[in-house]
Amino acid sequence: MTKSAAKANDHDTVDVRDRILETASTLFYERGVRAVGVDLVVAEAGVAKTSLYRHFGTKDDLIAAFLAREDEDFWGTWDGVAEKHKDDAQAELDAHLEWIGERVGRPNYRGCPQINVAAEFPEADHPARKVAAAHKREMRRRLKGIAERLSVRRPDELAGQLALLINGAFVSSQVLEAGEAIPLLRQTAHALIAAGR
Amino acid sequence: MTKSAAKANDHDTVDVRDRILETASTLFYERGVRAVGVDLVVAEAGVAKTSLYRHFGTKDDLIAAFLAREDEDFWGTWDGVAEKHKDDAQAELDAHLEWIGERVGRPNYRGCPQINVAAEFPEADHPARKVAAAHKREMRRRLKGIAERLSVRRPDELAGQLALLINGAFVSSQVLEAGEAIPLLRQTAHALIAAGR
DNA sequence: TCCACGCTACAGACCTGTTTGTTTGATACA
DNA sequence: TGTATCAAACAAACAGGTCTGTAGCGTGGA
Repeated sequence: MTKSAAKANDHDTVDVRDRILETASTLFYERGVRAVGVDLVVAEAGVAKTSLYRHFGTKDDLIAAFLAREDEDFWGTWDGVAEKHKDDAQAELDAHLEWIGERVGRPNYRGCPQINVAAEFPEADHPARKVAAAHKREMRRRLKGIAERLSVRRPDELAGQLALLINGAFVSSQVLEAGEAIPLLRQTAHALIAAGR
Repeated sequence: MTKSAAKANDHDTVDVRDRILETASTLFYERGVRAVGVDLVVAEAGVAKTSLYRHFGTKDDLIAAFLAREDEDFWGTWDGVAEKHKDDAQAELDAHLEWIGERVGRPNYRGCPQINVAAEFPEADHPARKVAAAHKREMRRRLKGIAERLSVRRPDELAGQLALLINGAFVSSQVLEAGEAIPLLRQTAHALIAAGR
């Protein structure tokens, strides 16, 4: 019996919830949210269906939690990279484009989860859609912060351009050659920064 | 009795097939492909389910036909615009970005159908995915043709940049203000062209 | 004792795709 | 003109499966 790791947590409750969310996240990302049923999630997580519905009231809530988790991971990576380039906005942007481009170029890359879920659920008031919309707004807000430190004439415009560029890379993995994303992102960003000064 | 329009066509066959495809296209785009069942399609089209399965062997084939139709429409518009700017690649690109940006800014815009379907179906060998992949390759091919006429140093690189930009606009309607897409696309394209010379 | 958990079964809706049989309308031939 | 034929449409039930979500019951640890 894999009795959690070692340290007894508050309750095993936390373990079960995490296991469900992690399993669901992997399945949702790899196969698509609508294509994955709750029965598959509970089977793969080795968990009772009642447990899933106790921790997440509905499947929609589970989807929203999946996106929220992806959101946290994404900004966690972002913050870790930003930390290393506090004094150099250009270097920070380059570093972000590098890890994003690296992700996009991975063999099993399946696109940005936020964008994918938005494509799967047309209803703008879907709980997961709200998470996705907030994620994209946050992306633009952070890019604007970088743009402001780059002394361009119109930081908001540059932020919009960079947002298009990054979102474009997320969905263009089909047409990009292996390893093409990183240099393409960087060259484009540099050209836009130079033009914006 | 709405006995088709007036002029008796070759057969009514053509009418029925078209009606199914048109109804399915609207529903698929507005609500998502997986969310729309064939029962709804036949009900909305006022058609027997057997007719749907006679003209399209499976739902997957119907989805592929939907994307093929969108593909034709898209390049039809593209060709019509290109026709007016045969002698001026810059003007042609501007015109393309204008109608694309206008589409993206429409209130009911739901993203690029090809990208959406790719997000809904992870299997790369799905019949519809093949149509989508071909569509995106064709996009880049045409952009390269324009780039070559713009006398930039590396046309293929510019084509890649423009492809990112356009795909980014397709999925960024959530974060773009109304009417922001067209000027943003144009300014970005101009900056990239200038930088590429 | 309490409560989270796992397991099994179920309800009710929906899904894709098939089957059976009827209606309609065009064409070919007498 | 009358009639046989054929293709394609419609209608409606059905098969077999999946989906989300709920309910009952047993168990094991605090």
